[in-house]
Amino acid sequence: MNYVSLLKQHNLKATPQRLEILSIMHQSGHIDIDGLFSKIIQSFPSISLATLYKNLHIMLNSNIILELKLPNTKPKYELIQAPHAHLLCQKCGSCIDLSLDTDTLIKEVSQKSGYKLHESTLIFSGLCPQCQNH
Amino acid sequence: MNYVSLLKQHNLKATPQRLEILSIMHQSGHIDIDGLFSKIIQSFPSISLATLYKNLHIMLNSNIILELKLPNTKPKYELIQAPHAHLLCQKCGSCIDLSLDTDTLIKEVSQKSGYKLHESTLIFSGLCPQCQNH
DNA sequence: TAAGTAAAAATAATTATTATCTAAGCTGAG
DNA sequence: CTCAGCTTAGATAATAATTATTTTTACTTA
Repeated sequence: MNYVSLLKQHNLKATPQRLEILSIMHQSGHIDIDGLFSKIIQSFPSISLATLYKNLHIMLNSNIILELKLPNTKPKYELIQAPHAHLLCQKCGSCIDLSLDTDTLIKEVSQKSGYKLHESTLIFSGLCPQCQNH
Repeated sequence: MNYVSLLKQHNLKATPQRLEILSIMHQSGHIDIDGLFSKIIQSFPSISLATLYKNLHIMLNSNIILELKLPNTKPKYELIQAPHAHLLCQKCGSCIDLSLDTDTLIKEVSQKSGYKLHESTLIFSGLCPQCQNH
């Protein structure tokens, strides 16, 4: 992935800090502000939470990343990719992606409701395979 | 609805403040902390946000109400009823319930993923019928 | 190179939430 | 009935989370 061009496509400067944010998100899948901060501070010891929040907001507004509000936790951030659902394990706290045909679901719900829908947030909670064996 | 017995079933005292919280939620469907505060202060002028938060947490833990974390807004609270989806209008900000067969969806996703799921949060965003005509 | 712009850094301010402490109100045992 | 014990509201303080402001740095381009 070339994050430099991704940022430039959205008229944002490809600063080292932003590139690192995106790279961390790519590795982590989903990450909250604290996780992000503790990772990025390793490469940029002088960065502040304010800078982090600022950049997250900028990239949120540009639809480069999205904010995922989950039950019982702080919001997590992830790179925007194909629409998908999220699975949460209530025991170990993990969060994974699940590709799902959200389009047909959205269409169904649109018809049923009269709304003109184009986005969905689908979160399922329960036990992951590992945690079921305990 | 008899909120007194609802609270007692969960070993919570049916204080006037709690009853009013539940009654407001029943009227509003979904409401955030500020909306709740501005309504309840009419009947209980001395109530504080701390008391409100405290009671919300108590009732959340007892599964009398649930917290709904929505994109771009503060969490909203609602009475627990049958599982359903939520529709958000991105223009007027309204939020409505839509009854949906979440069970089969959960089963599908469980099979597909290997997770043992029992809860879902389904949020759809777009334009409500009114806002489509503008 | 100098000017203009955008972002980072540093910090302050604000907002949101939680914790602590006291006093009031209910309940059950005597 | 009344007192002891428990739960909660109220009042306030403390903490945590987020946003705003100002200064400094770096990059771009004329």
